[in-house]
Amino acid sequence: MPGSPPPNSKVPPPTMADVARHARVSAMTVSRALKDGASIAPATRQRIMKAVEELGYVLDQSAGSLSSKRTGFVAALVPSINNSNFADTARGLTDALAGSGLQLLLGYTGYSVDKEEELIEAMLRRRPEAIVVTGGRHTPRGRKLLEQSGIPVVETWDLPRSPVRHVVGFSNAEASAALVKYLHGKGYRRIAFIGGTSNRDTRGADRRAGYEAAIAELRLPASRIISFGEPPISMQQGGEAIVRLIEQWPEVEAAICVSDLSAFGAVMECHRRNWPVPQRIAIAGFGDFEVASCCYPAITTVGVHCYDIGNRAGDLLLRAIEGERLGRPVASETIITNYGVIARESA
Amino acid sequence: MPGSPPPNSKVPPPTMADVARHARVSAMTVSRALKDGASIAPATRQRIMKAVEELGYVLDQSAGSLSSKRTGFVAALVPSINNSNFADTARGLTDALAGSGLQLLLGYTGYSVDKEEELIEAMLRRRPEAIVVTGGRHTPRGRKLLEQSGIPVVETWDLPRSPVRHVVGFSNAEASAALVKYLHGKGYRRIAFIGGTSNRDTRGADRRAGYEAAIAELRLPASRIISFGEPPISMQQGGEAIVRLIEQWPEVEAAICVSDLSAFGAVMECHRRNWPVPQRIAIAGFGDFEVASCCYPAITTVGVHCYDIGNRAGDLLLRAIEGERLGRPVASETIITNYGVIARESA
DNA sequence: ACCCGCTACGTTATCGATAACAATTCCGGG
DNA sequence: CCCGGAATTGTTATCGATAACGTAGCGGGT
Repeated sequence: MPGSPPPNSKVPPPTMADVARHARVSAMTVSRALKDGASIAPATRQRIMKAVEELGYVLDQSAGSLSSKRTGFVAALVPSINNSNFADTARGLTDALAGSGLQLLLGYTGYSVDKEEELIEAMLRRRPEAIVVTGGRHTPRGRKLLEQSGIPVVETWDLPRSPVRHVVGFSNAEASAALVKYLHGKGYRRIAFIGGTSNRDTRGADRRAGYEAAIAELRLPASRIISFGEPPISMQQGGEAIVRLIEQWPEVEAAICVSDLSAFGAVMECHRRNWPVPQRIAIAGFGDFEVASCCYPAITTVGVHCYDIGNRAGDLLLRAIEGERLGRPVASETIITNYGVIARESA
Repeated sequence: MPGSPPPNSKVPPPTMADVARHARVSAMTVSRALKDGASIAPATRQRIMKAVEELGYVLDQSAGSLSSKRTGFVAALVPSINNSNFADTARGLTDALAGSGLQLLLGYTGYSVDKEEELIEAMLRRRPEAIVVTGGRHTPRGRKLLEQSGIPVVETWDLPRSPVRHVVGFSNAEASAALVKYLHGKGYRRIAFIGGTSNRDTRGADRRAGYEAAIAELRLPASRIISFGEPPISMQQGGEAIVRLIEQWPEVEAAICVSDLSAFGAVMECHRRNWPVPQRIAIAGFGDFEVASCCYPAITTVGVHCYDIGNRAGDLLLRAIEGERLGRPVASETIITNYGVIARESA
């Protein structure tokens, strides 16, 4: 049919100018109509909305943010997509940002600082209004990128010695030590630690350090440490590790696992082998994952306020963004969140 | 000190023009130096890189994508951040996209089509080069936005009756029916289904429908269905549901749970109450989560190729993007992925 | 009648990069 | 010594929105 577009022609999506023509106003007026708070005659706004509807127009935010210098998003880097602790932190962040019109953009580092560096750069290229990272260890370049970014930076889930800027977290070493002391209080003396083979997971490494410190402080028998698999170690690996542990040190009375996931694997493996928990061996985890409370026997663990970490980081960075916008930078802030041993059946 | 900037002045981050001045070339040359494949004299490139380094320059991608009309990212909407099935799909997508220079931008709908609609619009405002959604049910406006987006659309994890465009998934109803038939083959006759109270989780609803169809086809006793809690139902809720089930229909021999998470909760609750699984009651899940294989007794489930769904969706959309760029749109495609019952100890 | 001030809208310049095209350099061959 | 063509670099226009400022119209106070 003559006049109809050729089959393979792509009709470019409508722009604000198209909408403006359609509604017989200027582009600027369309722009104003699409964000609330601007003064627009109700009739005009209606006419514009009708045009938007008819043309199927969707605002182009990348163009908008170029001129307004506001991209409307915040970047957050977490180690793993598949860890409910970080998922909760992400939820906390999202909720804190909800009213502000800022979106959260997540990146996953896979517990690797190199991958983190890549992601920091990839995120900064998109000009986030703030950035949240997990932990205080970065590559030198990663750190430099954060420092020079010119946006608020929050490090979470840890208490770095020399923070880039803001911090919301807790001491993993202390929390781990608290768990050792809890076990000690229950009468356990030969206490082992199960974790991954490398220090890639810095929080895991801190937990191990806390364990070692507490063992030394309590003058308990020399520490027994099983290192097994690349962090983060899985449920499966927790199961394999507990078997190794008992083969290597049959006299062991209790085991602390680097996270609830490996603790769960350990508990299940004990079940399978008819090693009663906690009679034959007590097992404790870290993180208070759902699986720990739902499992039988329910797993003793350290509860950390994952959601709060995200939520307070979100609040903090909203204030920081506001401060920067007003040309009045906010002082560095460190918020220490709570943790606590949750006593259950397994230890 | 005179000449130094006043304390609260914000130095704007360097632009490409700054780098260009510093390296005594034009901005265009800087642009070329920063993307590989352009023809640049090695000496010039080095000079530019040095300037980039010295100024701490980071490319502004939002400006770049405005002129190049390529934003360099793909949007994917999944129901939940905290579900390893979708996490695997996201990994598959990420891996498929890895070489192409496209980044994945995830959004979480929380199993709500309204939230999905919001997210579709939020994503489209940022002009992704393609979009992946989970499932085939959308709000009318959500669907319209997808259709009019002008970018490749892939629906996953399902086989919609009338797809928007491309599909990579499987029939949840069929997979669920296969599980019923497996249980039937093992001699179970009084088979129940445990799921959420609403149809918000459409894949969950499909699984229930598949269960009902299979029960009818096998001429088994009228179906027993426990609906409990808002989807997605948790481990905890699985535990509560199995108790209700056995109170309501003590004669029940087997239970199919809408996902492995609830199946796990159910198995653990049975353990706690000394109801041997599968002797007192057999329990099966759906999804082959790690917890199902690691749990004791290990949980019989339906394995779906989560990673593949993402990976093949990624391939598909790369081809589609390439096709559109060459002005030759790719025909709609439907890829059906495999599933299979994984027999373990619990059923 | 005049001025003020407010609302509603339009104009122009600009954000920071890249596409498209133009210009220059450099080289070997005739 | 000049020429053609590839390699390298510069110029200009443009992407699609918004900030900043300008202007018209209207009503009310003195």
